[in-house]
Amino acid sequence: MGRPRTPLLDRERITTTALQLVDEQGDFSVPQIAKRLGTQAGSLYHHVDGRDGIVELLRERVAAAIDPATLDLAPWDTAVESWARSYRAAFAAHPRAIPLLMTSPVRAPRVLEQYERAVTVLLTAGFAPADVMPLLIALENLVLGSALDLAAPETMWELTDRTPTPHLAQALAAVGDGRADRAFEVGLAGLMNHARTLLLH
Amino acid sequence: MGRPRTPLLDRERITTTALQLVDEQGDFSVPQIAKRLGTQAGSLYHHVDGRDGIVELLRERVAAAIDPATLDLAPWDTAVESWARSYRAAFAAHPRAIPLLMTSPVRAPRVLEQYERAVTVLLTAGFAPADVMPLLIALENLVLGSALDLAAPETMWELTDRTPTPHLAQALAAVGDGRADRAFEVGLAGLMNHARTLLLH
DNA sequence: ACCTGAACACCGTTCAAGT
DNA sequence: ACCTGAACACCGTTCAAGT
Repeated sequence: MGRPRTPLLDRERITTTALQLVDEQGDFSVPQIAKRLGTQAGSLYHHVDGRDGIVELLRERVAAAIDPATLDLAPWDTAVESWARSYRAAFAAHPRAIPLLMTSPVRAPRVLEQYERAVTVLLTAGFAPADVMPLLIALENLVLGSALDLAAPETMWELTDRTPTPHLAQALAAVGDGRADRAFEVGLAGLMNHARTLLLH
Repeated sequence: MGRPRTPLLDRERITTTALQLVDEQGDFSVPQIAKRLGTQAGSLYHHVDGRDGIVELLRERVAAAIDPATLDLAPWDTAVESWARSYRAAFAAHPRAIPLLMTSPVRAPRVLEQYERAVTVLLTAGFAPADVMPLLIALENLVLGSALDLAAPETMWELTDRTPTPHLAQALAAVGDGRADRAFEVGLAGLMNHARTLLLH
């Protein structure tokens, strides 16, 4: 009881454990983290801003794998494309975290910084301010959607015999692993082409 | 106590109440529904397949507003585009339900039927079976992502003074209300181009 | 400062008992 | 068949008490 000589918990270990649980179960709970770290649930609140705070730590941890140097590349479309690929790779490593992160507002400073830089790249390239966010949001949707699809295609559709859906079943069966990658690449190319068109008014 | 002469509950009223709660709070719970309908939480389980079953009822209710006639239009890209717009309008009417629906597999028969028809349209248009699901999933992500953004823009980015993001703030301010619409149009245009490219091999 | 242990108000779900 | 009321194993969060 009382305060231990050396702290049992820290944000680093809480984040790691939470991510572990998410990778395994698709979700986490505060008591589950506490149990794995050999402490009480209440103890977590000395280190972390509640459950939402842990979600933000997860966002930072996952997004940390995005290569920031991609946004320094030239020209702008190379930068954005490279960034999108790095972004996708980072989230594809933890696909089960994506639903968790998509449903809460981005607060994590390091992630906001990434977006700030991406916006800057697009503004510098000459995009109208009003065109920037639509592009980035569309890109984000493509990235997260395909990262999710990459690792968990079968969990999105639950076909039953009660509802005959032969074509849907066929289409689902026909999708292979490499197809998701190719769909992403071509989809990205389409979006980039559209972006280049916008730049010419 | 015991069985009432006329049932207190039915799936219709449970769904309506759940959707009401979601529109108000962004979420629902079984006890909350029970309370509004003047019954016990356990009673719901006589009508509904648990919480997940209620989520599926919500999916059916919201998706019922999608105009099925859009998929009869020609050519195929007009059909798909119209369907996407109708799809988006349906979910934009209940944006707070979207996070709930995005994180659970589609089981609802009437919704599966819609996808079956969409798949059929694409197969008939000449798409390779392996190309169909990536397209539809990308479309779904675009639709749901932008429908969510449409009504809850401020909940996706929480800018603080602690993290200076002047360009991000500028870009956000520049789009204004039309931002979600433009993100949708940009993404849809890119996706349809992508699709037309696929059709030419 | 940091942890325990207990508490609080909530969950989702099950089930005997009643009519 | 359909509801009640109680139970169970869980949540997230707070907080006095200890060191």
